[in-house]
Amino acid sequence: MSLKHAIMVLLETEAGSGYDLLKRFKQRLGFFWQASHQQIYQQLKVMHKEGLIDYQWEPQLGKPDKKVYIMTAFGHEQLVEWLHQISKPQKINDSFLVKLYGGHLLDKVVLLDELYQHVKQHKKALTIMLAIEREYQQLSQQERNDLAFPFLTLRRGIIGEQAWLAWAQEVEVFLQEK
Amino acid sequence: MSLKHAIMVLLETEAGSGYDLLKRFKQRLGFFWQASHQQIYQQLKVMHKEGLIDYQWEPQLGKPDKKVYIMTAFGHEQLVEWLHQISKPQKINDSFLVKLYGGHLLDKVVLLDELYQHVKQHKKALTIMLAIEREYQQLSQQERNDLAFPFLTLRRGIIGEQAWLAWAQEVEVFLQEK
DNA sequence: CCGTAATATGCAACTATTTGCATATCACAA
DNA sequence: TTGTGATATGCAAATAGTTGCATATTACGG
Repeated sequence: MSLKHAIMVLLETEAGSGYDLLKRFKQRLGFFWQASHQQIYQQLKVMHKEGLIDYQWEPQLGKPDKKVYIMTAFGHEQLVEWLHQISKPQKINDSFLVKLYGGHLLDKVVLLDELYQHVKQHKKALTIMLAIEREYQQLSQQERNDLAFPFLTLRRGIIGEQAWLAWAQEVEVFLQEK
Repeated sequence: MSLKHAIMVLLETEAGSGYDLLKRFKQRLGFFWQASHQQIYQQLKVMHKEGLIDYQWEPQLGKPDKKVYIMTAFGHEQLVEWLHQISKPQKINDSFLVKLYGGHLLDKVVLLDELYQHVKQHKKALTIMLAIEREYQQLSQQERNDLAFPFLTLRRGIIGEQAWLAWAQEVEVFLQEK
């Protein structure tokens, strides 16, 4: 299970509440790790029980109080241990491909329709990532250095989306010719 | 849940036992839908209870008997209905990227080591897919037509793996320069 | 004052997946 | 005859993830 470790990687850089983490997941890890707020809150509770993290209630002005979590020494140790283990290959479960596999059971217009919707979403994601990439390029040498690893994961997102869109082109041509 | 639908797409084309399906998953859907034998047997049981599929024990020569599942009319109906619904965007949970995101916590040699292992696996997968592609290209027009949809999913796998490897190159260069 | 949206946290029930165990048939080779 | 490997099916327990519900604070605009 790696939601736990994804949370620790985030908390290692900077302490934060469940809500903060939710936003970081959405903004920074969204294209390679997705987690709902329920999952995050549940996991934080479990991790606290396991002694991986600790927390403090923090009052805020103009906002509800929040529970700010920080890594414990034990948590740090466990994270580093996990980082040293080879991760299992990513599990892919893509239902659009299942659908396409059985595409002969469907009208091509229905498939094209769905394809367009997916294309739209992938283009949107790519646009956002390219904007982040441009911001990154304009940072100072020092800042770029600090963010080098997150930047590599962003590159994965960009390359992945471009590949997806190139493939979608092939599918579109096929469906239109058919 | 789409394991159910992946199974139905497979059974729609050809009846088969749990074990047959397991092999089809591994050989044909492996790069976009992964399922263990336990998952498949459990799901078949549930699907039978729901009336989506039916089965018959089939004795075999030189092999243990098997339960051959076929689609019911109801199953077909439900599958077609599912095919008409827009599928949710694929959920990605890639722990190697989590690790890379926190790469500053790790020695670059450890990361490079792991990268090489992943590269090896992705190259292997790509080689297999390219071989299947070549086989496909040599089929008759009629056969190619029958397999056009599975072929599109194969293309997704090929393009995806090529993109992954191109990205891995970037990561390698970065880690070696560092 | 009322509705809406962002911020903030959580429970309970259900569904899906993984892990570990368990068993049995048959072919083939040592 | 003993072990190995492919074929074939499954249960039970644990873990992980989803869905639906529930609540509260504060800002801001109408």
